[in-house]
Amino acid sequence: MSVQREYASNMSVSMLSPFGARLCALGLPPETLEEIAACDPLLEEVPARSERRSAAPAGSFDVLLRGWAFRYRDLREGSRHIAGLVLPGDPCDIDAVEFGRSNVQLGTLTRCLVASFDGDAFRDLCDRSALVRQAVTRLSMAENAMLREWNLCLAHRSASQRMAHLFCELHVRLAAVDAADRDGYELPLTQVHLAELLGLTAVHVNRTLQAMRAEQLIELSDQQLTVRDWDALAALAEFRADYLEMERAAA
Amino acid sequence: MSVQREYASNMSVSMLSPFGARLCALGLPPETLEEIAACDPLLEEVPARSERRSAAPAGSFDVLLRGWAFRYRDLREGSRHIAGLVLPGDPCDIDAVEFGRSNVQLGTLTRCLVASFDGDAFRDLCDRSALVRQAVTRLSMAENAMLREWNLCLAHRSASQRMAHLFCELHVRLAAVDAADRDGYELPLTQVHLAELLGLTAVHVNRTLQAMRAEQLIELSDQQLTVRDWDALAALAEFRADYLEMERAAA
DNA sequence: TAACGCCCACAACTTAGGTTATTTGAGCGC
DNA sequence: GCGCTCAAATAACCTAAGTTGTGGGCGTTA
Repeated sequence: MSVQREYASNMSVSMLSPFGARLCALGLPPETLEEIAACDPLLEEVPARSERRSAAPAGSFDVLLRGWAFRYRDLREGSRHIAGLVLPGDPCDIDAVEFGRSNVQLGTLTRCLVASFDGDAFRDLCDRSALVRQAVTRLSMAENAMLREWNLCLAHRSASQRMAHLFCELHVRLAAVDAADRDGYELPLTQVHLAELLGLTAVHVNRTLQAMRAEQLIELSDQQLTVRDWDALAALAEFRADYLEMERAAA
Repeated sequence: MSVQREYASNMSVSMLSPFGARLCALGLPPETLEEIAACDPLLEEVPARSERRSAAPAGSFDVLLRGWAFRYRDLREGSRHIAGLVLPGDPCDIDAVEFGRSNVQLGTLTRCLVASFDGDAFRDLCDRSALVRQAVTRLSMAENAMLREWNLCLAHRSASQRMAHLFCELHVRLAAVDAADRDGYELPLTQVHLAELLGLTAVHVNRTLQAMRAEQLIELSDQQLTVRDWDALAALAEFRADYLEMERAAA
C-alpha cells in the first residue's frame, strides 16, 4: 500500500468520525472503520429542507456524517409517514446494502454531509471482511431494537408518552455523537414533522407540547429543546436506554 | 468427515426444512443451511400456551420449526405487548446472536418445536463463515422491514386496516412454509392476543371483526380464518407484499 | 409597504377507540 | 348433575385524538 493511500485512508477515517463513534458504541473494534474507509466514499453535501432523495441511490451504502435527516414514505391523500430520524453516524438505509434497493426516501432538516459508498464495492468488502459484515449486522440489529421499541410506543402509549420517549431517545443518541447538552439539545423539527413522526396530527402535537410545558417538563422554542425535569420525562415515557445498545459509548 | 457425521448432518438439514425454506426465500444459497446444520442444534418441544420463556436462553440462536409462537413484553398494570408472531422458519430472537442477550419473552400458541443452537458455537460459526453471517444479516433485515411496515400501520392506519394488514401478511408468510390455503389458514389466536398484537382492546377487536364479517371480507371461527375477498382485504390494508422479501420463494 | 408563505396557537365540534359491565356458551373437573 | 374458567359477543358510556377553521407573528420577495 502506497504512502498516498495510507494518507488518504487516514483522511477518510477522520472524516468518518461520527460513524466511527457509532461503530465503537456498538462494540466493534477500530479496525472496522479503517477497512470501511478504504472503500473511499463519495462525500456529498445536501442542502437543508431537501426531500425526494432516495435513501440509498443505486443500492449504495450511505452514512450521515453531519446534520439531521429523516426517512419517510408518502401515503395516499397527501399525508406522510416519517419512519425515523437519521443522526450523524447513522446509516441512511441499512437494508439497501443486502437487498440492493431502497424503499424509503430521505429528507433533510438541516444542511447535511453524507458519505456514499459504492454499493458493489461495499458488498465486495462485506464478502471479504468478517468485521465489516459484522458491523452491518450490528447496525441492522440496533435499528431493529429501536423499531421494536417504537412499535411498543405507538401501540400502547399516549401522545405525551410518545413525545417524551422521543425526546429521551434523541438525547441518548445525540450524546453519543456529542451533540447534546446536559439540559437539552437543538431540535430542528417543526410540529408538523413531529406529527408525522409520532403518528399524530399537528394540532394534537401542539396541544401535547402545551401540556408538557405547563407541567414544567420541557421548554421548546426556536428549535431548541430544554428539558426541565429529566427524571419526570423518563418516567412518563417509561424510558430505559438499554435497548439503544449504546452502553459501550464513552460517558 | 465420517459417514455418521454426514448422515447426522443430512438428518439435521431435513429437520430444519422450514428454516431452509426461509433462507431460500431470502435468496441465500443451500450450502448456508448445511453449514448451519453442522452446528447440531438441540431440538426442543414446547407445549401449547406456554409463556415466560426467554426467547433466546443463554444467548443461544433459536429457530422455530413447527407451531405458532410470539414475542412479547409485559407492561405495567398487567397489560402486555405482543411484539410479533413467530412462524415456522423464523428465528425466535435474532438480536440475541450479536448482543448475547435477549430482552423479549417467547410465548407459544400451539405445541412448538424449536431448534436451539448453542450461542458460542453459533457465533464461532459466524466468524468462520461469510455465508452464515450473511444469513444472519438478511434475517435481521427482513425483520427490520416487517417492523418498519408495522410501525407505519400503527402510526397511520385504523383498527380495521391493521387487522386486514395482519391477515394479509400472515397469508404470505404462511404460504412460504406451505401452511396456508388459497382461501385462508388456521389462526390460533384469541381476540385478546389479537388486541395485544394490534395495539387495541379486546372489545374493539371484537367490534372490528364483526364489521369485517358484515362487509363479507372474512370469516373467522374455531381458529380458522377464511378470506372471502382477498382484493378488498388487501386494498383496505393497502398491502403490498414486497417488503417481506419473499419474492424468491417458490410460488 | 404590501402580499405571500410558513409556523405556531387555540377554539369548537366529531369520532375512533377505550372502559366497564353483563350475557351466553363451550369445555372440564368433580 | 354442579360449579368453574375461558372465549366471544354486545351494550352504555367516556376520553384521547382527529377535523376544521381562525388569527397572529415573522421572514422573504416584490
